[in-house]
Amino acid sequence: MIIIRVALPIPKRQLFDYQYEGKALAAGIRVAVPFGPREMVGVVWETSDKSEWDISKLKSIEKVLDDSPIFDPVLIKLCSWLAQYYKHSIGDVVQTAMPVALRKGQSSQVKPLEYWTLSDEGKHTDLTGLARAPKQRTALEALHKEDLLKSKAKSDFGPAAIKALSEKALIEAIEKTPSKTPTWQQNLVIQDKPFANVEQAVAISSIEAKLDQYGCFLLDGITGSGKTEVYLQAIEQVLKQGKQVLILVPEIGLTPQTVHRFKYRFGIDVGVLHSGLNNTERLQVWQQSANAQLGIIIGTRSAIFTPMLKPGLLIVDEEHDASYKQQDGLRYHARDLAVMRAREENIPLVLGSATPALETLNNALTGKYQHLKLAQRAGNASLATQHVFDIRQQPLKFGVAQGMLDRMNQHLQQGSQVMLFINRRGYAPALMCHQCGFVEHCKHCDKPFTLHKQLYKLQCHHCGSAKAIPKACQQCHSNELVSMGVGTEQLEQGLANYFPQYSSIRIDSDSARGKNKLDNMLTSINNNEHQILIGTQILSKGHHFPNVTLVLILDVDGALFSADYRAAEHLAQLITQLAGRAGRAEKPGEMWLQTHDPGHPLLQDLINNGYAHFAQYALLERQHAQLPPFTFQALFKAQAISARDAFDFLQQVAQLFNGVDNLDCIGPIPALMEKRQGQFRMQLLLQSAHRSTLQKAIGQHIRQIEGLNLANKIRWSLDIDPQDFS
DNA sequence: AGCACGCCGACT
DNA sequence: GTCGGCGTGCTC
Repeated sequence: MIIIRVALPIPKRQLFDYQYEGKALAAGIRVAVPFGPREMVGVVWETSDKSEWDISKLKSIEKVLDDSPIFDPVLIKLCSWLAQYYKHSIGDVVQTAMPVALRKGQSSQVKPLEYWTLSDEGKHTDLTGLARAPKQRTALEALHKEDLLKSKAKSDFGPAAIKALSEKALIEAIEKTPSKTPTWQQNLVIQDKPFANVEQAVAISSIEAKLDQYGCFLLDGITGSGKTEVYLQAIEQVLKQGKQVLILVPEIGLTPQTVHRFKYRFGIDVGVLHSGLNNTERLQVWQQSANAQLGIIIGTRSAIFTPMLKPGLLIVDEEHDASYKQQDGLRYHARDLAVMRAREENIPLVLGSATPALETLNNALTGKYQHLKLAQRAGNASLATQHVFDIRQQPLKFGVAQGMLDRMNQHLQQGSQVMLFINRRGYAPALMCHQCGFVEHCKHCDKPFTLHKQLYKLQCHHCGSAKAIPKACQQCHSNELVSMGVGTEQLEQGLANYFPQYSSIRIDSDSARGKNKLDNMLTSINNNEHQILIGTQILSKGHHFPNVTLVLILDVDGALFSADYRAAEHLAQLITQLAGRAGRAEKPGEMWLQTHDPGHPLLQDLINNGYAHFAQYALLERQHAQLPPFTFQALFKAQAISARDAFDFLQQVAQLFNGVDNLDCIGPIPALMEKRQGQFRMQLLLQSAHRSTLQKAIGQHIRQIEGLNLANKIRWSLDIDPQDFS
């Protein structure tokens, strides 16, 4: 009899011991076990001959679900690292790393795939008979060439056409067991490969020179410089060696066009992991990748857990994108995990961006990553010119200055489109004088105070001090103190009244939710069906707007004076991404930033010298202010109906860390958004110049924190390397 | 996380 | 007299 330690999907940082009569089970094998009154699917993590528990009272493993581990050794190691680093329950980590179908105990045996094939009748049918059913006709034509996966046929030709063909008995369903030997390598053809320019060629050969070992590359290429071509040519070499490539893209960037580009170049199937897949489809891609039946796998954040039999290359596109950090549960950063994975697999990793995150840039500047730069724009690309617009003492209509409305009018009259931007990211309003632009700063740390209207105070999120909201400006004694921020609805309504002759459309994560909704909106925009575009973050990602010649960012100050020190970085990324996406060579765009502080050094640096220069300056500022990436942070958050409970919990947590050498403890203080869904939210920030100090301190106390009485009463979380303080 | 146990208000 | 509200506590 042996003891099996099982990782179970519950938020407790421990393994659970079970008896097992039989040969030892390898880590990574799923088992069904009794757990309290119910049965659960867990994963064998350790085997032992003893237990801290009374062995006779241990329950037995109910059923062994796999013949062999569902995780390879690298993934097991990654899960252990994740649990350790993010101080999270190993069971939850393992759960996150598994496709849903396997979490539920479904068999991990590869199922035969369902295909459509032509029936005898279908083989001899005259295609002209389907002249009035073009979709059915093209589907039938495709099936003449080869049998099609049911899921693929459905997505390519629509469910209606397939159903009709099936009812006419022109096609029939068959099952095929996928062959064990991958076939994609034989099908590999290289289509329309352009010549790389000098910079691209240098980047490609740098990556190719190190294909057999770990190495991290920052592919730092301005918009339109051809990063994708570098990926494609590096991928080509990897595929030719019979190895696989895993590509991560931001949530919003996973469009059919992106996938098509990879498919087309190499003529092979691409495994796509997107949110629209059902559990079975997801499992299939997972298995095909694990068996090396797919050469290319492309997916969003969680795709980093896709197993590969023959890993060759990892790519994280738009590595600065915030969607790589999970914002609930296991708050992992897929980019950081990609670094760990590449190291463990001993393969190269390419991080690509036009606006690298400051962390990444710092790693490149210190030589930890190899810095590959693409500074030349290809062909038709253009960059919008950037300007600031001083709104001090200016009357604002629904958040827009009159001067800007006039400019909008000019562009609209010329038949161009105009884009207005509300930057809500990292929103933490400061109190600002509309007359002179003065913002009150904390005396201890020279950081702008954040306005907390509900609590009726100004709060410093840097040191935690607070004071009452002043009635008048300290500098010019005006009593016109405003908090930044415009409502989207207010703006939309105002514009509709002001420009009744033009159609406006709002694009945000709400209005773009749903299948193809964003795509349809973008198509209608590029067809000129709307002239005024009102958007948030979502517009800056991957899409090009050739008819937009004026971009207006309304709420720049919200980011410049935010308590979220990353807000300025995000704003700069947004501005730079947008500047590369509006207008075209013959009709270049212009971009205006409304601000109360036109001379702000970060803003001026960005506009005059570009993102790369800005980023170096911003890094310097971070260094002086002792902020990441030069220090390391962990954020405890607590929320409860009772503010007292949330505060007391964090207070108890803080006491555990008080007096730890080289560790700063800021809080508990109200969260940037102190109230949400009727719950009070507090936070406690830990910071240290050494990652190990922070890791060690939290590691020592986390079980104790988990065991605090209040821990079960309130909702709390721990965010290692927090990205978002809202 | 679930799920049971447990101790107090409005119903056949 | 019960049904069920969700606070508390435990699961190898």
